[in-house]
Amino acid sequence: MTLHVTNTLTGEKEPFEPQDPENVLLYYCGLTVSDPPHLGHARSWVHVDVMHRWLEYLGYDVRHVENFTDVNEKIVARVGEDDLGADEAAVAETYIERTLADMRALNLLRAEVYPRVSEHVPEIIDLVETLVEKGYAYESNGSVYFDVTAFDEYGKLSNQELEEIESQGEPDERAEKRNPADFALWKAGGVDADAVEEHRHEGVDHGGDPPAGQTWESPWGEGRPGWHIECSAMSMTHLDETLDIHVGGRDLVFPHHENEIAQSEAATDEEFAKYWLHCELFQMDDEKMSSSLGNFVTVEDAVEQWGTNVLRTFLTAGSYNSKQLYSDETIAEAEERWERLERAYETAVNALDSPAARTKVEDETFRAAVEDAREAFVEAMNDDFNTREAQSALLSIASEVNSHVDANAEYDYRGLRDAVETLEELGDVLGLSFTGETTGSADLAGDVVELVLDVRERERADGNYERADELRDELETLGIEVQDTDDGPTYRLPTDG
RNA sequence: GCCAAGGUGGCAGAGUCCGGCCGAACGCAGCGGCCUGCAGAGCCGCCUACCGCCGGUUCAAAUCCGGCCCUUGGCUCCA
Repeated sequence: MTLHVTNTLTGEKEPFEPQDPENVLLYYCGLTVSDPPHLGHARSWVHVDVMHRWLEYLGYDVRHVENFTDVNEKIVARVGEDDLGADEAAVAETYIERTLADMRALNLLRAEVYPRVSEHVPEIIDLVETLVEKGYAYESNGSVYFDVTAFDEYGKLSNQELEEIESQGEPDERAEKRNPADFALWKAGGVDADAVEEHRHEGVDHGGDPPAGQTWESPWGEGRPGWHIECSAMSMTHLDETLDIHVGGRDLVFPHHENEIAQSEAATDEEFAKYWLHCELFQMDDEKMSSSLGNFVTVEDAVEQWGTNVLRTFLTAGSYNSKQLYSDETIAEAEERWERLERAYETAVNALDSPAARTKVEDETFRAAVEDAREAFVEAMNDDFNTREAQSALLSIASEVNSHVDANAEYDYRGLRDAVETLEELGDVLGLSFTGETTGSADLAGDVVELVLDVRERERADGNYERADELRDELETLGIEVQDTDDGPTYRLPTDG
């Protein structure tokens, strides 16, 4: 079976066929960097990461682009707060750095590029001009709006009739719009002070006057880009007019993705994305997890508390397009799942190193079971990235290993080796690492190593290189590899097998 | 109100697109046994599901069709 994916556009599971049979253009709608990323974001990231890994496993060359929205009232609202930064750009930069650090901690593959709105304003202006020239957009009081009535297929992603959408438009919307459902491509003037005020955290001293936020010159005067246009401009700039896969959170289907389709297809006369995949949201007790509701756990805290492998096991415990319950119980269960896998892996590695492992022993049943599990894993992933089923396949290898080692006095060396390699290879598709090199985990050993490295950094800063080198050598004798990089020291703990 | 997704064992969560292999996977919790100095882990076995309700199609339905009830998300802040 080949890969099939559920396309929001058609509502059906379809065979996946990229435009170019060897390359996949993947765009993920990234974050507005105005708050620390929370577990809900991590859920989407991890699922996109697994898609990326699986596509590579299938042999595709994946060009993966993920944007940062660094121009937004919510970011301006943070200016002056704590040590976040003195202006919009600085606050955004602070959160982008935190976000990238969180992504590393979650063992995410890097995207090819993480474009930012602030660096693509010329492209955005070009796109808006095109839309105006083609009659899909109009200028009004220095702002530019997309005319939804000009795009026949408006509503095709979210299955809504224009009349219905229009009737839902806010009654006090700017009088400068022709239709309530029209949306801004370019907004005249500076930031909307009311919007900034609305997003300020209560009881926080931001010090001084309301911050200005960035503005740019345009054919319509000074202003800022609208929210939706950025993704169209950036995906076209870094990928192509037609994407193979566009992924995002379910909550973005309308209006954001609907608007992206309208403005992109109106501008290029080409299909904007072949497959629209949407990640479902976390379900708390009785509502979703979100920044605006304030009921979230930050990625940083979660990684510290649970570690990368447990979190990834948890986040892939359901399909990307199914809602997932977040609770202490569900995450604890994921921890048990991961530990069962990890223990079985260690059991297999230890067994391989023991004298009981014989190359002459052949347990056909064991070998076949491992092979069956691999096939089940592949089938599960090809079926719309069914990560839960994929986990089941991994767990069944764990059971086979445990049974084999438990039931026999002599082990099948080849069989065990294949099991270990299969666990490593397939585990990697889910971003799970059995070999313990993940940094930033909550391990005590990792914390201690970091402490030592902090001391060493101070020695280096003071020019005591002899002492610093001693510390590095001493760590090395313990099996801990230290490497200095531009981003500071990194370390790798020994595999304890 | 409109649009979308979903209702499966104590929990969680696959399977529903392509009806039979599903009296329903994997895991967690629970129970019994083995192993163990003890504990943990592991192994073996057990346990709990007429798959929201009603009706229809079919030799056959968790899976298809119709109606109903309920839950969740979206309807211009949101992954």
